[in-house]
Amino acid sequence: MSKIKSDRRYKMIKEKLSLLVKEALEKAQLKGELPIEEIPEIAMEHPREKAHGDWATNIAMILAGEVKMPPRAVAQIIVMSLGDVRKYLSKIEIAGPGFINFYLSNEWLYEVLEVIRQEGEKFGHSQAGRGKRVLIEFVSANPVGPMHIGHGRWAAVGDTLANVLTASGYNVEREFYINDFGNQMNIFAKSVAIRYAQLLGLDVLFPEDGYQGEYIKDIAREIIAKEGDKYLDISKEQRELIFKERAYLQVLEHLKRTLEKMGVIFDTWFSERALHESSAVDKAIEELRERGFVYDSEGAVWFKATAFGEEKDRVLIRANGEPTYFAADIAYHKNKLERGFNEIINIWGADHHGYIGRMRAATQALRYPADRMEIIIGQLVNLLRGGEPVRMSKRTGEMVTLDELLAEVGRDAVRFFFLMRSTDSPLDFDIELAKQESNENPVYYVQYAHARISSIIRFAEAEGVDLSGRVDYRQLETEPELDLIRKLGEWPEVLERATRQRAPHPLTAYAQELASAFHYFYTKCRVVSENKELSAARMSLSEATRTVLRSVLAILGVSAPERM
RNA sequence: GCGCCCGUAGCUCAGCUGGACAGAGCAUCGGACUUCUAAUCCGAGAGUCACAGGUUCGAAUCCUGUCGGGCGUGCCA
Repeated sequence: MSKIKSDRRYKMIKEKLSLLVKEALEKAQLKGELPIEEIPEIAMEHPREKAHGDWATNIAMILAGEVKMPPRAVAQIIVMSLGDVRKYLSKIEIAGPGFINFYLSNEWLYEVLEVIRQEGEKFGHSQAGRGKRVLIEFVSANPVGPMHIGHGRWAAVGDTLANVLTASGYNVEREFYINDFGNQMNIFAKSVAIRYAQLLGLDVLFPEDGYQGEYIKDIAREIIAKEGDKYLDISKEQRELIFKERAYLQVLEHLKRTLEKMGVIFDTWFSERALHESSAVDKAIEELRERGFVYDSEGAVWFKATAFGEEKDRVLIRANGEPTYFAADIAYHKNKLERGFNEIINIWGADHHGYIGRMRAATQALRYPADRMEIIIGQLVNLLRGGEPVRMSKRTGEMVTLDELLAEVGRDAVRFFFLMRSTDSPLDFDIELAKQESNENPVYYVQYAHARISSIIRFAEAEGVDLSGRVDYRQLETEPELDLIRKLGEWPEVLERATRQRAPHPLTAYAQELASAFHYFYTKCRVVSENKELSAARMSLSEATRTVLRSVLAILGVSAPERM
């Protein structure tokens, strides 16, 4: 077994095969067998069917039209022109309408295990990002109440995406934008102040537009518990002013705690209010005005979004003199872009998607390249309990909070469930299902595989199976064993795809597939037996599986239990 | 009305830059534990990929239109 630093060598099998085919094409071109002008990109893919080999290319079909030959004939010429490929491949065939199928040699598969042994949990990670700085902004819940279920999805997706990009060699920062400014903060403060007074026996009417939720009373109770009724003596206005600060900090702490329970730690908590206080908002508007994208009308200040193909212009400063949320957001994005990130990613709920156009228009008006900012729009979450929708109303404050969900379901299942679906799909979250410790629950399926492997390894070690010396991987030759190795070998590709798509959900699918491949191997192959060589090889395979499983779960932010 | 997302097996969903007879989990039915964790495994049935055109050697995938669903379309955030 070669000791070459070969994670690259492994990951490059695809490139290697492409190169071999390219060389074959050049040779055929030179000999005049294939009259082609230019050699196109050669695509390599995993055939859906196992019977079609490990890799396949459709290049012959692509070229068939140009050279006016049947695809299979083109494929024949390519195969004949291939150099020595025996060290990589056990078989090459032409199949179907003109595919060229490649079958990897076992030797090559064994190398995957050796690479995993050397690389450990770094196996599959890459330097694709070349250290580029990426800022991911997500959750950014309003600090006027507890987070709801939807925020949980963005927390899981944002955090995992950050992990994915980190594993791919990007330099990632997580940021939470705090909307601690504007009218909602005033309403919030007023709500708390009135509940405070009511709880202390005053007969005050709760306003129509106040926040109804029970948590407002909780905050008021907390203030009473800590500071008593001392705020009753001051004026209503003063009380609200003080409470705005007091209650807001309390909610912010609460948000942080909840997110920590989700396993999410932000690098930066960015305050909207700070943007106003530092006149960054004014400056941003001024800059836009200098560039000719701002005008005054009907007493308000407008941004000329229509200059960038938008349907209508948008207000930056209202007729009453108050800046809009949009104005602050422009300043915020200007700030983000000025911090020198190669890319900024925003994760927004589908209810904000109408906002994308104007935000893009604004960044363009500030002369930032359009591709510097990526906006991921996530569809919303439907909460179910035993198949029945859970009714929620923001108005009445009747809703299931993320805290309650975490308490009831637990972090691992919450994260896994939130990550299972593409963000383009609305997500049905069934509390009963997530809680079930049964085969209906994919979280436990994956975790069980990890616990099972751990158990086997404990047993094997106790039985004296020794991996310290050279392991003869050639002992592994049955289908369940080789399939498991192939699945392990897919991990770098899965991570690469998740990175490219900026989407975590391929990882949960892969975790399940890998667990499945292991469970199958386990039922077919006894790890610890009298055959020392075989035992060592199979234990090594188990160990490699555990390593990759851990790595995947770590990126998902889900624990990998040793026992279950 | 317009914009974005979606429409794939009974249910929930994958399907990456178009490729070889459409996949997974759950549910249903039938099997497998004296041996390293049965929270497991094996097998079976189940789909005109919403519909109609088009591009292509080839379309669930790309284009156009129709129907159905979600979200948005504020001087709210």
